[in-house]
Amino acid sequence: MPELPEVETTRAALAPSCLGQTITALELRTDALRAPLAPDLSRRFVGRTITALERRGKHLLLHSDDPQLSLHLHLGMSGSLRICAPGDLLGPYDFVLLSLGNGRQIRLRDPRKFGHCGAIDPTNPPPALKNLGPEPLGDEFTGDFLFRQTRKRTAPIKNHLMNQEHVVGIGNIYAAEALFLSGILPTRPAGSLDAGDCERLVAEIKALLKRAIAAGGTTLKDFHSPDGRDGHFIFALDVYGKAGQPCPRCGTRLENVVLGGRASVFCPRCQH
DNA sequence: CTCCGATCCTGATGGC
DNA sequence: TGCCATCAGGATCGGA
Repeated sequence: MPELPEVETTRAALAPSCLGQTITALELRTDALRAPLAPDLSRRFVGRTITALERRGKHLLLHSDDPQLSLHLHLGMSGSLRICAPGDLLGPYDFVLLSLGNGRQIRLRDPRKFGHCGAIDPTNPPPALKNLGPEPLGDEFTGDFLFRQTRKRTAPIKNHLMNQEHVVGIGNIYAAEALFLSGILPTRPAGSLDAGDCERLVAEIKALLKRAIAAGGTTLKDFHSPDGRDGHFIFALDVYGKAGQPCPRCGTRLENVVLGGRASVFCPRCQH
């Protein structure tokens, strides 16, 4: 799925069409994504105005003029949001249609149905939002923070980084890339990183995510920017999806290891 | 508490 | 060409 840079790209592309707009219709074209969709979503949102578009980790929140009512979206593995017109041809996986007063229609497409769409009270957030770790680009996420957080942790550092309760927004692509850039093996027990490792890793994560956002995210199979301009960060990836190919730094054949059921590509010579 | 594997779903890809 | 197995950006749940 969309990781932090892709969700941030989505948020930024959606904002000009959404902010200040009244919701004129909200149509659900399936009973459930990962969880059942509440049938009263339309009744609750139609007539409301969108006052803010917030990204929290990989979550998107469309806040309304009712301070206790926001639309909570998550793109899962295969979800994307696009700006359409109501008459545009509907695809079989266009499951949520949000029509706005300016004539635009925001569509959530999600072939694998791993995404989420629901109403929340932002003053009383559900566990999936309340238990999130800090933003990786925020001031709270420092080398010292990661060092203290990982003491006595035995899980691989890659799994640690992808746990949204530890730090938000990092998924399989950017975890693999950041560890490569930091020279740290994805299999290392998180607690085995020293203070210098953590400092380096946090610096690389921040720089990597900023570059990816600037590039409009990584467009693979399913992710597209809402305005149709696909991200081009795929051209900047060093190791993700490149097992068997030469390391861009030293030429050694990149290897793959499965961690938490996910492919994890690394350079056996550059990463320790 | 922490960690790991299984699971939800459909599409793309590669081997035979 | 057709068929089948495998894998895919994520999060959650149950069990060890």
